[in-house]
Amino acid sequence: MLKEEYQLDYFKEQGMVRKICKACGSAFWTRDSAREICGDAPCEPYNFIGEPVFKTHNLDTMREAYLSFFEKHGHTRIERYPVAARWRDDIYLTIASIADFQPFVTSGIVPPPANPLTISQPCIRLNDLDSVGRSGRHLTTFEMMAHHAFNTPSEEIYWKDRTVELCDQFIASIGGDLNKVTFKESPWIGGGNAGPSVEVLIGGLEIATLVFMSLGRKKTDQPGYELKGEMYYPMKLRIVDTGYGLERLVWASKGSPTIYDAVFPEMVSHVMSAAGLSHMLDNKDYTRILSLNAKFAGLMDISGTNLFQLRKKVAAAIDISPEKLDRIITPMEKVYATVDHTRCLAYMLGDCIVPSNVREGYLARLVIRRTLRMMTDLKIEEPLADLIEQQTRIIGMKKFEQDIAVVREIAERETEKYASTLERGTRIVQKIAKNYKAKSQRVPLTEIITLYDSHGIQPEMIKDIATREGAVVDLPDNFYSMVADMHSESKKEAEVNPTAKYDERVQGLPPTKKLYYEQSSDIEFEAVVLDFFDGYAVTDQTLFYPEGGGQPSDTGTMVSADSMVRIDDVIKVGEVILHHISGGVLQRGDRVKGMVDEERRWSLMRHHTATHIILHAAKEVLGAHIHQAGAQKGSESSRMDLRHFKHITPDELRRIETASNRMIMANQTVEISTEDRTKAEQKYGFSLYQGGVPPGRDLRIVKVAGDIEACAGTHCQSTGEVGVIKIIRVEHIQDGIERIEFTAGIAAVYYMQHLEQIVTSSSEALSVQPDNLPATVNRFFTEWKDQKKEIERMSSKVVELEMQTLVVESIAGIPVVIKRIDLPQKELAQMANSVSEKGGIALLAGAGETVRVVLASGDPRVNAGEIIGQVCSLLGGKGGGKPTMAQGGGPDAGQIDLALKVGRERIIAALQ
RNA sequence: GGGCUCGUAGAUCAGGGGUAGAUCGUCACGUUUGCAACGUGAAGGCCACGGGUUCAAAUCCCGUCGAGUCCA
Repeated sequence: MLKEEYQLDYFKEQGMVRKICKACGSAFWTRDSAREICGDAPCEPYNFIGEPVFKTHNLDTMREAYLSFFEKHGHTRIERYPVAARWRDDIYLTIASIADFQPFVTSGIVPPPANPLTISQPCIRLNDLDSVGRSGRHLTTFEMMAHHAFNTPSEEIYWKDRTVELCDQFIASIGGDLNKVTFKESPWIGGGNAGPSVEVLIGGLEIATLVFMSLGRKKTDQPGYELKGEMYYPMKLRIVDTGYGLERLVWASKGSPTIYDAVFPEMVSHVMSAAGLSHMLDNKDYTRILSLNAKFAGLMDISGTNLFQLRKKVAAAIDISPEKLDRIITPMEKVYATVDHTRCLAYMLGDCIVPSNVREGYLARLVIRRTLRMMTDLKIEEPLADLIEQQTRIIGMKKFEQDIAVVREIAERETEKYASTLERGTRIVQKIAKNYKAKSQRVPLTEIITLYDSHGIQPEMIKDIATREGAVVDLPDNFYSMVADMHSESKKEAEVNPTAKYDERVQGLPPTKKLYYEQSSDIEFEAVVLDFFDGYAVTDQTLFYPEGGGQPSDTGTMVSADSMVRIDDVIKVGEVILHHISGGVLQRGDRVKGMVDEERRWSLMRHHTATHIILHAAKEVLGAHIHQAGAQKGSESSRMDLRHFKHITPDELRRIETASNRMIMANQTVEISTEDRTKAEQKYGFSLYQGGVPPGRDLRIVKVAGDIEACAGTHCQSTGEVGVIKIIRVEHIQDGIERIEFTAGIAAVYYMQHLEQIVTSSSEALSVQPDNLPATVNRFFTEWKDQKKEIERMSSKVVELEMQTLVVESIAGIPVVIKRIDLPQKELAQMANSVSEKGGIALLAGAGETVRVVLASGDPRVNAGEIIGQVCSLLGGKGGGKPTMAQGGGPDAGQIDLALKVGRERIIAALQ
């Protein structure tokens, strides 16, 4: 990035100078003319530890100090967003304050909720999971405090100078010495945007980053810059994107050995005593070790094998062995990580993430299991649910949507689930270890990868268990990256937007007037064709609903003066609606009359309104945490996926169905209004966004029987118009996601008639009343099983009787039976076996639809498997088996005598 | 969204083309005042479901359903 970008008037007015760091070569600005290094790690150590650089604050006072400072300076305070980024489909968790405003605000489509604004946004980042607890500074969850200004060509709020000035003033307001502050030039690139940026450093710690987002990948008429091999161009919208680490500011204000001691002291001491480590709290030696550890860790990347290097350095500094240090410090690190992780879980579960094995639910489970493992290592008996509840109380119960009782239940269920996974895993590992031990082989790496990948057993645990079983396991250091490599092979390319090719064409067209909103019960309209291309007609207005929000498009016809065409698909590109036509052409300027297929439209509307009703009913029955995870409306039936942490029982399903139909019968008006996005979010919360996040300054708010959603679909005018809702089934799509399939309106009536048909025809087949069907089917099944047993008993009787009539001849002193007995193969095998068990040989053949042959041999000289082949080939078939027992058959019943004769010869030959 | 593993007796699992098994639990009988323990025996299986390959499928192949797990 250009050097000129950082030549701020503010720096110069303040008498600051630009210097080049002696250690790393980066440029930075400082008031201290004697300073030679940039102030960032690893150039400068954490010298704020033991020497706080701000007045003492805790999380709450520091947050308040920040937000009120910016409020005083013209910013509007915005409530935090959930940690689950439900308004985005590209990330699962909120990773930065600016993420709240992506993509619509940052791309200029939607104005910001306020401008300028300030917010303290809890963020979750799991990419440094391994370092949490170890480095003294890493957290999974942190609050990014920010002030954002969105500058447009028509409205300039403020830019670089003011941003840096505000930063300076804020630091001063919490007691920071501005002479110790440095601003390091650090160009920023991320998520398709770029811009100049400065890191704000004090005491060796980066406390804030001030990013001036001004470049984007989209080509504009201004000259571009090449950054890391990609071209970036100046954007119309220039965004002040700042990020102040709340926890870091608190840490720097306390100067404690680790960030954990600074930001959640109550939980640290609580978890320490739960782990029986309370004696370490006030021990000066431990404090010293931890301070040193954090200082050294601040200077290096401690991921992977570097951990040992860290241990060596700290050990050398306090003159003990690295192993001893490891014994002292490892439990402490686990305590810190447990505290951090439980706070992370309080946010995740409190913001209604349901643990599962997909998407953000998987991330929640990952953190839960990591925490449980550490708690086991620390021998903490207190349930995970208790720790999460305490964290929730510390943060503030009211800050979360999810009921604490549900959070607890989820934590308890997950704890149980993990315990049974471990148990199952242990058994599998023991079995495998025994196998390899018996073969005196090492357990191969492929087995370990399978165990981890398919059964979720940690490699360290595999090694432990296998070693106890006496097997040898080699575990490579780069195990996880090997697994990752295996997965990366099967990556697919992102799909391209299919309507992108029409973007340019529709740019010159006015937005289509959406009659389907104003007159949703009308089916006829008149319009003028504005454009016609590629099979698509664009009109000035339309009643045809385009596909969107899980609702398929309308179909119908359009008639012009000299043509009648079928509308088979309708799509929306931006604000322009494209009708795909077949069976003719339209011309620009044609006056057309459009007709929507009435039954289909009504069916879709009923299903759509029904979706909202069922969602609301499900919330009533299952709890406030119910969120829609996806939906697909159809004209026959529809489905809706719900996030829920356990199976929906048949009883719950019936209750949802009943409640839904009661809402229909209440016949409430469906209220639809357009409301300001920000106000609507504040009024109704983010549960507005059930089916994705619509763009635009305003939201179309649909209220159906107490359910309030931002929704662009067509709806009935009152709940009564839905008619009836019949739930077809509930499916368990994925752990944490239940799919409800249902039908509404006339389709529901058809469906119920269909069910009745099934019952009627079944009861007719059994000649019973429908009411008696379950009992009768049950009785038949039981009788069928009993009769099967009876047949078995009788056939063993038959075998017994036949055995008595068997003529046993003696060939070379061996009892041999060769006979045709027309019984099924199973009985023949039983008989033959009882002969061979006594050391004899039996060759039995029986004719049914085909000929079945069994040869059992109790004498090693006679190989049943070999002889049977020849016998069966005479019958026109094949056969085979083991040397002691062989079976086969063939179609040619006329050859049985010959086959038995040849078999006899072969047996005699073998015995002599 | 993609990948992998697994569905066999009430439970936990062996078997992996050729007679469906083990352990625990259950029941009966025996020893015992009773319990526990032990001994003897028995009951208990649509080998998840539906197709296919084969002389023959619990076993191999395809699909469906269910469970588990890793990754984005």
